[in-house]
Amino acid sequence: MAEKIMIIDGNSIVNRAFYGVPLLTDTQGRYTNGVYGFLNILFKLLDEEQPEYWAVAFDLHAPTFRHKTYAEYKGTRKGMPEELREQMPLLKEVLRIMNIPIFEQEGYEADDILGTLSAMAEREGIRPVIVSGDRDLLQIASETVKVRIPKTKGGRTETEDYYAADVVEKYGVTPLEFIDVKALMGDASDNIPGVPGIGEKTAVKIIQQYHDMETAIAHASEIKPKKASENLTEYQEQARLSKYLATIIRDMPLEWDREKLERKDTFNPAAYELIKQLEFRSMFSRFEQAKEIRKESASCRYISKKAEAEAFFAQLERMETGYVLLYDEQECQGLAIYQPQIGSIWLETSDMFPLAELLETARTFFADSSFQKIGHDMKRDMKPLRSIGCEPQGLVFDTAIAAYLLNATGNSYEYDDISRAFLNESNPSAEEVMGKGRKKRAFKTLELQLRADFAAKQAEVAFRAKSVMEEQLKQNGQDSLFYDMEMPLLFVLADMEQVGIKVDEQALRVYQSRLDESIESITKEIYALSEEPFNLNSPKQLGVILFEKLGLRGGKKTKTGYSTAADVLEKIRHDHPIVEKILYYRQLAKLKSTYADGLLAVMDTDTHKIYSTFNQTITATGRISSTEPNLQNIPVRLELGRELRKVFIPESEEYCFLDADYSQIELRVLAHISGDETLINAFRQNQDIHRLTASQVFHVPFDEVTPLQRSNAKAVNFGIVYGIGSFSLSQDLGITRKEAEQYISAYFAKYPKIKTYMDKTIADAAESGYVSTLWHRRRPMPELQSANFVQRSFGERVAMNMPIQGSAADIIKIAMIKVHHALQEGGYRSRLILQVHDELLIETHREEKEAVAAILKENMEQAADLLAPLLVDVHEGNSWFEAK
DNA sequence: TCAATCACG
DNA sequence: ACGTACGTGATTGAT
Repeated sequence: MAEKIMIIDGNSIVNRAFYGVPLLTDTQGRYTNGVYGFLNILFKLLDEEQPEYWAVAFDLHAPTFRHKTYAEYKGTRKGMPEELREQMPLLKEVLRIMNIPIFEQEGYEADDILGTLSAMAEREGIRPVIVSGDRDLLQIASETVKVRIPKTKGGRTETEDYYAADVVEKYGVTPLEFIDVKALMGDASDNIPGVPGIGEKTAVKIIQQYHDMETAIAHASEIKPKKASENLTEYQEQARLSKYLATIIRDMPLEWDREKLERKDTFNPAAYELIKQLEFRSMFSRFEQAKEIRKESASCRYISKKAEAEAFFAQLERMETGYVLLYDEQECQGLAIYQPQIGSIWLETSDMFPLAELLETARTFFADSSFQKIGHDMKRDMKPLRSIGCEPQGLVFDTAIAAYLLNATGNSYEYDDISRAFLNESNPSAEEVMGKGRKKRAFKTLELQLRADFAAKQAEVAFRAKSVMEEQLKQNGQDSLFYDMEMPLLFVLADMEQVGIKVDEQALRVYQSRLDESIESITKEIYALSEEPFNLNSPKQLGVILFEKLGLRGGKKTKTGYSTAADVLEKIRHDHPIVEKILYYRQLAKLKSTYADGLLAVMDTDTHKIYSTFNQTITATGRISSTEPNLQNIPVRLELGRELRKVFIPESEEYCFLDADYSQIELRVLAHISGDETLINAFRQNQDIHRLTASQVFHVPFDEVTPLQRSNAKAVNFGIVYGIGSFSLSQDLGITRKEAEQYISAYFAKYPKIKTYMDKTIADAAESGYVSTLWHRRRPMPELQSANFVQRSFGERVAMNMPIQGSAADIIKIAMIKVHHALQEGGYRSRLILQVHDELLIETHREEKEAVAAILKENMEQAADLLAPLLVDVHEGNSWFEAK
């Protein structure tokens, strides 16, 4: 196989890199630039071609003025955009440091360098591969010269590849004829005049017939379109000049230096440093695979035999230890351990040493609390450990949770985020090491040393970040929040996840088929009214039917067209019978897809249970969230949906459910934080709070409040908690904005301390940059500094709401820990199985249900000592439906 | 991958 | 005058 040289048209590729992927962002959300895009294309083609030699050619500041002065040239053609020009020195520095030869020569274009170098290479018996964004290069394609033109399609780089035959196939002329075509048709952007009246179609036709321009001129009289015929004769000199301009020079003065062109020492330590500085994180792994760099960073021992692993754990010191357990990726399983004196160790599984044995070997390490373990998302690790009957002890510090408390608004808290935020280091994420998406390279295919280094690095990051985070938690006054609330909660959530909740499969399937039938019949009814079938699930298609075909009123509301959201349809409910049916269809479709089908899909077929994941590091306010499936949004408001709760049942007949929910917890928290006496006293006397608000706001005696007034007051109370605006309240209640404003000012007049609290909270937040809960949970508030009215207003509402929602979240977390603890200490056959923000669901043995109900109520109500006392309602039932 | 929709507190 | 309530997650269609 012949050797290869890859020659890159620097100017056109940097252009393409810049414009082709303008929205590519790095992990910090910054726009990437031309250099990043350029290297991406370069490396992709490097992987594909594996050339022995390479070169990058640039125009030297004054291209294509063989026939004009530079000033004239500049006036006729848009130069490289300024922002791109600024990138060029950096790009050249990167290329130089990676030992990629750069060619640029006064008075010649990059094209000419490509042409000359490729001609020279062919004489040397080296196959050229040309990379350019410019189709002009097609003229040098041949049987041996390949021209590759990168294209960006939806953020992805693909290339079109041309040998001579491909040019003929696509354009109908040979590469050399391509020059003549261009000479005739001209090219405005390249300043090539061409022949007036001859465009692409005519030019191709002419050259296909006569094969070159001179022959065509000689036979000009025979040429078909009269205009073309005349102009070809009249402008023949201009045509000749055009051909001269369009022809890429293949013999410019250039020295062939084979050694200089050799590809060598590309991924060197100096280049790695630069790439790290630029934070081109997706490229790190290329460098780390290079031998010189690997030697430098290879700090890690690896163990893949059972005997060695046993020996290792036998002498491991009992002290603070960072660890990472990889168990659920099929590609690679193992355990990384870090202690400062011994550095990092990577223990990897193999056919001879499977995961179960590795965990068995590490049993003491995990079960003995004198190994104080620092890990990352340790709740995940408890599953495999418990599967071998090992109850982990001494899990003292979870870096994901700590990172979340220190900044609750982060996008993610992975290893790379933590090393950047707390160690000021740049480590590649798992995705960057392994590659992502469909082309994911198996972790296993990386060299063992690389895998070991990567896993071990994570353990080291966890260990070293801990002391930094601990200090910051202390400074924030969050150590108790971390050690006494979030860390203990981790184990409560782990237990809840492990227990799961049982589903009555038969009942769920009956429910599902009931929905199926209803959907089928309502669909027919809708089609009868619309007089044509359409996709009912497509808001776009529905919008066309409702607002164009049926001519219902309804303005454009969304970016993409008509809004068909429920509140819009509600307003035109009585204008056409189809509207009501669509609302009903939506209800059914939601229940079927998300709940009936969705829950069946995640139900464990052996245990008939559903195991949700409770996430502790997602929300900005401190609530927990539930995924796969989300059990915190099971329907309850509408009767048909509420029925679904009948399928959630206790594990066996001996058990029943206890459901406990806080009454008005957010308003009680608001009463406490604001210190408003009216509100506090109302809660102390256990008054109907919405009725009270109604009597205050509407100036009517407490006993004469109408149901409508009460319901409106309820909306006002909600609004207060969310950071109210008169517009939204008026929308919600269907009243005028003026009336809404009156409600709000009446509210604040009656509860003056709430107004004071709201104002003070915003002012404090603007000054300190964050808001916090009663238990010192924080949310950063950069929005308050925004010059943008919308963003700032949003920030103000968030600042008012977060301490309320967040303190309520803190309270139920405390309660969960207390309840969990009380149930364990008392040896009860009862366990917490769900939390829905202000509600706890417990599965309890019937024999102890009274005792457990008392424990639940007591611990929840005593979780916090508020000026407005907490009140909990407990219900019992044989399904979640009954227990509500 | 985004936008629209809708389920919950 | 701005544009319009806080916090979540799953499904679907369209790009």
